[in-house]
Amino acid sequence: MPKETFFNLPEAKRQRLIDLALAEFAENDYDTASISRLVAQAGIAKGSFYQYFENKEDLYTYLLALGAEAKAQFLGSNPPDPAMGTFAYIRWLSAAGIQFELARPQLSQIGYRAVRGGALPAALQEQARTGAAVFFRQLVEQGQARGDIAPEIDADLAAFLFNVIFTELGGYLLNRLPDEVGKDDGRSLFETPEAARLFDQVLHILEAGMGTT
Amino acid sequence: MPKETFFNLPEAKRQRLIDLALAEFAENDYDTASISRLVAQAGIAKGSFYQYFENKEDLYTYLLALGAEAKAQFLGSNPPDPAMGTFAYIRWLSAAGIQFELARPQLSQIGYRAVRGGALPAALQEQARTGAAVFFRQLVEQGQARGDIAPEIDADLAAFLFNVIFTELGGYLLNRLPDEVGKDDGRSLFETPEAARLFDQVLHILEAGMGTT
Amino acid sequence: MPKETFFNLPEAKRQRLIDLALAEFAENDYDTASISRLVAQAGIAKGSFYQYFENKEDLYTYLLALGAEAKAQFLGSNPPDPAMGTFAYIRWLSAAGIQFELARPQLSQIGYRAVRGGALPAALQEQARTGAAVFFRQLVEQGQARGDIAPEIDADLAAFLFNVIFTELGGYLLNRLPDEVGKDDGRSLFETPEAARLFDQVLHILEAGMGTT
Amino acid sequence: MPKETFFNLPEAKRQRLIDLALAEFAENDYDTASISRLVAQAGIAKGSFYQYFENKEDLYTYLLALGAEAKAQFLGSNPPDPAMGTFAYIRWLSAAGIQFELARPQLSQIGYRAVRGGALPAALQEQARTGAAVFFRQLVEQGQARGDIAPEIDADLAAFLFNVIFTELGGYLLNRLPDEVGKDDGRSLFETPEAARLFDQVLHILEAGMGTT
DNA sequence: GATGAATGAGGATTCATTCAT
DNA sequence: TATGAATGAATCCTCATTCAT
Repeated sequence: MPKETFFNLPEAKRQRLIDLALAEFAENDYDTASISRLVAQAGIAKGSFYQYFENKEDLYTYLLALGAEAKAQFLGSNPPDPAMGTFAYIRWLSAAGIQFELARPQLSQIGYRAVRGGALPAALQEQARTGAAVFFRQLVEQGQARGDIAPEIDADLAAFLFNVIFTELGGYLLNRLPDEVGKDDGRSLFETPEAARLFDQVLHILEAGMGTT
Repeated sequence: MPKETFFNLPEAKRQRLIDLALAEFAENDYDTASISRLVAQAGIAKGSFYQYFENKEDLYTYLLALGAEAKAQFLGSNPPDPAMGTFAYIRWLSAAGIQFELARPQLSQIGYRAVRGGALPAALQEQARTGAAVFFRQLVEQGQARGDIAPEIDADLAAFLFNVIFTELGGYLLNRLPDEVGKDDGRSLFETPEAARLFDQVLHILEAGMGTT
Repeated sequence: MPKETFFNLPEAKRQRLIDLALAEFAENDYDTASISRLVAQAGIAKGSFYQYFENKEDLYTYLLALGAEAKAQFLGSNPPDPAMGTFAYIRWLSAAGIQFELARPQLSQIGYRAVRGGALPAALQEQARTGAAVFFRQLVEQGQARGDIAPEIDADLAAFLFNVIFTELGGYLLNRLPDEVGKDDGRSLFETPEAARLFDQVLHILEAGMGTT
Repeated sequence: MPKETFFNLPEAKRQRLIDLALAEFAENDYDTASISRLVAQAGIAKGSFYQYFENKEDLYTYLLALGAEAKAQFLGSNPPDPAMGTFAYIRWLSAAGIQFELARPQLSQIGYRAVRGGALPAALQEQARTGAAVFFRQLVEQGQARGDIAPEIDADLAAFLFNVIFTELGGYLLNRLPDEVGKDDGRSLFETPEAARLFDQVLHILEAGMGTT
């Protein structure tokens, strides 16, 4: 956790620091990201950094937490109709996730790195990985309770599939359809028929494969 | 490519060096892996390393090539009945891939890093990534030609799904069933009913989702 | 340019560092000069050096600039009668240059290396070389305009001769008359009749060879 | 001196080695020239080098000696009319020297470096420098004995002037008139009127400055 | 006579972290 | 609270030279 001194900082300075740190850790993995570069860009003293944060890892975990929080807020601010079916919900969730990725690419990238795991403080990786897994696990179990997902499907396995597919799908679509995404407006991705078609196809495959009908 | 001097080394020493290098690059990503650490462990002089290899990248690409070759040999030594259907083939292929991962975990880990990859010599990453993608793409197209995969499925998208699932599935199973895998004998994984069950379930999901029936 | 940290150093320490660096680069050419040796002699940490200077080249260019500035100041502090003829001016200029060489042998030596130069950061060499050439060229053209130098003399060629002769003359005299130079007082060289005689002879040769009478 | 083993080498191999060494030491100064690079290019074993030569310095001094011998032979093979005057002789000599520089640029470059002196084994530099100085000294004294050079001229100083001018003049002309020199045929330089004009002007300046008339 | 593997000190540079001011 | 100088281990890599085969 950042020290008190960090939160006592003037809002503007604190935000600026966060933005620069996000940029640094989004472009480099944990080892390659450099505190030296960061403070140089921020124009603050080396020592000041260590008055805000315990160390490099402290900053990193803070950024991860920020990302998780931002994503939760992003998803929570525009919640779907609670009555929708499991696959419709997953569709909404994934679309929202991808839009988050487009809206806050740095936060996404850092979270992605944490999961995919280059070199980083062992403990963190485990933690980052489990969050999403647990969530999808619950989702699948609810789906089975509702009768949307066949009961003989192994819930943990299905959660793994959802997790891995939707973790990578955003990047895949971005890569395949680079021209259909306006840099400034992440929303546009799903307004293109091609992206929507591909995305829906994945859902249909999973639904046909796991569903009860 | 390693220099001649490397291949002129006594078999035992050369193998020892390879093993230590595999360990180093399996545990660390490219940037974090340390030549200094390697030579210290190997008990050779720093300069000696540079008589065997051009530089760090040279060693790294060599290890990657070793991995590719070992995997090709592994798969080629036990080829399936060529008449089998697409999903049966994918099943065989993935099972073999996972067994390779269990038999040669370090080689697999290095290859995995190259694809998922944190910081590494740029050019290499692209190369590592495309190989599997192209392969799966062809597989899907053949499957559609044979009538195993529904023609309306987007071939590239399906290839993406296969690729991402089977890249991660080995690690997932290993994680979930650690006790069922004897370190010395990778073959054991698929001889446990639990692993086979999970693996088949994934296949059935995909087949039901993409198939023509 | 050295970093701010360098200029914030206590005067004594900064000067000590400069002196040691001058010694290192005066005795060795760019490639051979060693930052490691420098910091060892200075008794500072390796890392500290890189908090003062960007890199080796940064230090080197700084020393060159110091030399240029010192020489300019040296010449400017005792300017000649502006009405004097071209050869008299050259005499004054060269004498002053040689005295500078005697007063600040390390600075001179570094500048000399930059012009004569073995291996050094390429860009710098060109730059160092042209400065003097341009200056002498102007001098010759002015001399021709004043009627001091015969108009049929090729100006560029004459500039080359002045340049090469006066670049080397100081070293020659120093070598030939080592005992007449007190280390502490560069001024002494031209107060010895022998040095003055030799120096004037060179001037007379050039004047008789290029002059208009 | 190279060891016997070197002279026992098959002519072709020995010559090849010399050529590559010349290239290495012509392009790099003493410190930067690399024995490692040399043996790699030559395709011989590192150890073999040390059976031919005592060490790096041994090779270097040998190359210098080769250069001196080659130049002597070059000059001696086409001697001028012994009755010509001192300045005519110097003209011939310098022209021949420049032509040698064009014909054997590597040998010249190595000799030039030795005189101009980047970092190289102290003892050698002195030696390289004195050779030419002594020669020009004798030339000047003979010139004075013949009445070609004014007796009041300091012989050693005049020798210095000749030496420094003609050491640098070749490079200057080459630089100024790059298009007039065919790479394959050094002779062409003095067949261009412009080069001859400049060269003669230098001579006339020196003759007018030092002569007896 | 030839080989070429082994050596290890040395090169420049970057880094996260500490601590006195 | 903020500073920023100091640290020194760590990085990859090159070098001339030796010596057992």
